[in-house]
Amino acid sequence: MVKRTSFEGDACPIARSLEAIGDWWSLLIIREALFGLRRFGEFQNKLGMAKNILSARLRALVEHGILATAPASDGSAYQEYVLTPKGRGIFPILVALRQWSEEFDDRPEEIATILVDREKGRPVRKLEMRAEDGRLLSPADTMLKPRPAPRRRSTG
Amino acid sequence: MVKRTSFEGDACPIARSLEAIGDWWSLLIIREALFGLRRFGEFQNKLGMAKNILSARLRALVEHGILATAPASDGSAYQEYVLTPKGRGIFPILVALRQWSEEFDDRPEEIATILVDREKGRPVRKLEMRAEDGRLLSPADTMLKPRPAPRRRSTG
DNA sequence: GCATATGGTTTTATGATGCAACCACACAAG
DNA sequence: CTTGTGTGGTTGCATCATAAAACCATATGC
Repeated sequence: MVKRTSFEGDACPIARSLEAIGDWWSLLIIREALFGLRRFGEFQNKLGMAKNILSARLRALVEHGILATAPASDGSAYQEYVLTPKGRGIFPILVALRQWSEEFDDRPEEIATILVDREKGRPVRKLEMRAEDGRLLSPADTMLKPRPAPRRRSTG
Repeated sequence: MVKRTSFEGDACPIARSLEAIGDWWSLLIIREALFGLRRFGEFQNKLGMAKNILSARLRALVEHGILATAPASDGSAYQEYVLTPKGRGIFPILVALRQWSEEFDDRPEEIATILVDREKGRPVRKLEMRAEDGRLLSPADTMLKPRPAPRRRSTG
């Protein structure tokens, strides 16, 4: 976490996302936010983390456009932290992390909750990766390609 | 990263996975490993990280069962670090991170690569979450349920 | 005005990080 | 068998983020 090495300018999208949410608390804050938590105290209470760290994380998440501060909601003059669309877009990452734990954790019996389809109450499937035409893809069916040049002629 | 707060015993699977791969370098190491890197020097070279940190991360990943040390491969008496099935299971997490960057990054033009279907060379679809019966699920279509008690009678 | 709850910031100790230097071993040459 | 080089690390040490607790500010109730 010494942030000496910033991945801000890195060309790898994974590094770039880690730059924003690659620390321990951020994802947990987002998890709680997805569950509806909004207030500083709610986060602090639920996560049991130091308030200064929470404060710093919230600020960073706001700077990264993952959370936004809303002026109020219940009348009190305090702030609220609500997820932006970018923040809600983190949901699949959390699902992937969850499923990885569920599948590979050494003590799966300690995991308290399962993610289920609300309608049927049955566990959701593993995340699936599909091609444009719908074929199911395994990691080996994929590869990385250089990104096509951004469509502006003035560059070269 | 100060690991004061360990999530080792936490009941949340997200926290549990962060415990194993929730630091900056681990996921990047795994990314490279998925690309075929195996040797200490290869990782060090590619990622440009301090060797002691790399050493510590590799050791931690081995302890977590994500990497395994293989005695040799090209004849030299040195070690190699290869992904276990648990390690390869991290692929969807990386894909989720990548897609999040691709969709929401403020400067997407800086992202150098895209993940494509090897057969057609076309970008893969966004990861999909589906119910057991195949229905496509949005976050709102899901919920958390307490895990059913582990099937052993002797407990209570 | 005084107490209390909420929402933070400041202070301070700790310890992980990152860099560089050092060490150990393998392998090759002389 | 000694020297040299490359690989694969470990060992200091300075620095900076973290975490815990104390402190501060504003709002609300009495």
